[in-house]
Amino acid sequence: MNIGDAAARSGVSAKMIRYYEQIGLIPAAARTASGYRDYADPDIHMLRFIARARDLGFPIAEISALLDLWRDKDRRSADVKALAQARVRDLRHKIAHLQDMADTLEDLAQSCAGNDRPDCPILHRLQTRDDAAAPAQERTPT
Amino acid sequence: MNIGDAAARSGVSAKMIRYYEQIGLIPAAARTASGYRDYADPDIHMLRFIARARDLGFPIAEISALLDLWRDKDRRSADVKALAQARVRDLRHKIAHLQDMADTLEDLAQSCAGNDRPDCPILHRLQTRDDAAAPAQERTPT
DNA sequence: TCTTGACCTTCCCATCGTTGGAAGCCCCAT
DNA sequence: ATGGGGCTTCCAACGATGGGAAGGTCAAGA
Repeated sequence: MNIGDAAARSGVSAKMIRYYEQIGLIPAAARTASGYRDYADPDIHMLRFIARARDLGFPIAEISALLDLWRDKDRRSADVKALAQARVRDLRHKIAHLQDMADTLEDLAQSCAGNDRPDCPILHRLQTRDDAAAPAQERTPT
Repeated sequence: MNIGDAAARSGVSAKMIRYYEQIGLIPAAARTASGYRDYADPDIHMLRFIARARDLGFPIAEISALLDLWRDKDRRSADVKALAQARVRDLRHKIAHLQDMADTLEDLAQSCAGNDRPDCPILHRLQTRDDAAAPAQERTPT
């Protein structure tokens, strides 16, 4: 089957399939006589695997490791679990960071009148403060 | 003052200062006779403003809008507030997405034995499921 | 005054994952 | 056989940042 069909069936765009092949995440596809990439069911399975790993936030390097484990029938599930847990930690870390920003900003926005006058604590904060990163709290004393 | 000092005082790296100038986020800096960029206090204030907006998750385009409002003494605080609120919505959206991924992955990891045997629900999920995106729930029944 | 080392300049490249486009070939249906 | 859509490769861009090379400049010390 052509790359367009493979894309439609796997949820990975044709562009990305070519890219994944180029960077070596997936092996070079078989080719028809005229040079078209030719995919079969196992390829689709692999592409779907990639699509789902990607949707779970795995970067390419880790997807590559997951693919290796997936293909390795002698794998240790502990290795898979470790990858997943590392990813969870990374995600939680990012979440905490975004949460800090969102909370701070929400506080600032809430304290802004939002009317036709120019005075605004948001701009004031951007202009002066640098210290506190603690947002939704009473302000850590000392 | 040289770009290095400006960087140290503003928290924006020299690289980024040049980049911001290049893309037009900030006006071209004054130059000394020998071609060095020359910064004064108002420039530092502006760079600090940018650094803080950046730390709050504003993308360049929005920082540009914030700078315009900052300089506009006839601004309406409502415009600033709207920008901040839009950013908060965007952040909350991203957070929810990451949270979904993290929860799903954590569930999967928790259900994986993590031993020397090869069977692993994480790989199983990547290989088969595609349907549910709901993680920490009992599974939405139709 | 000369040297030295730290700083500055511009320019290019890399990241990460993805999308877009251009130029040209191929395949199928009409 | 012709047209339109799909395929090929290559090149560029996004956002924000870092790294480095090649060369000019400045300030301090000998």
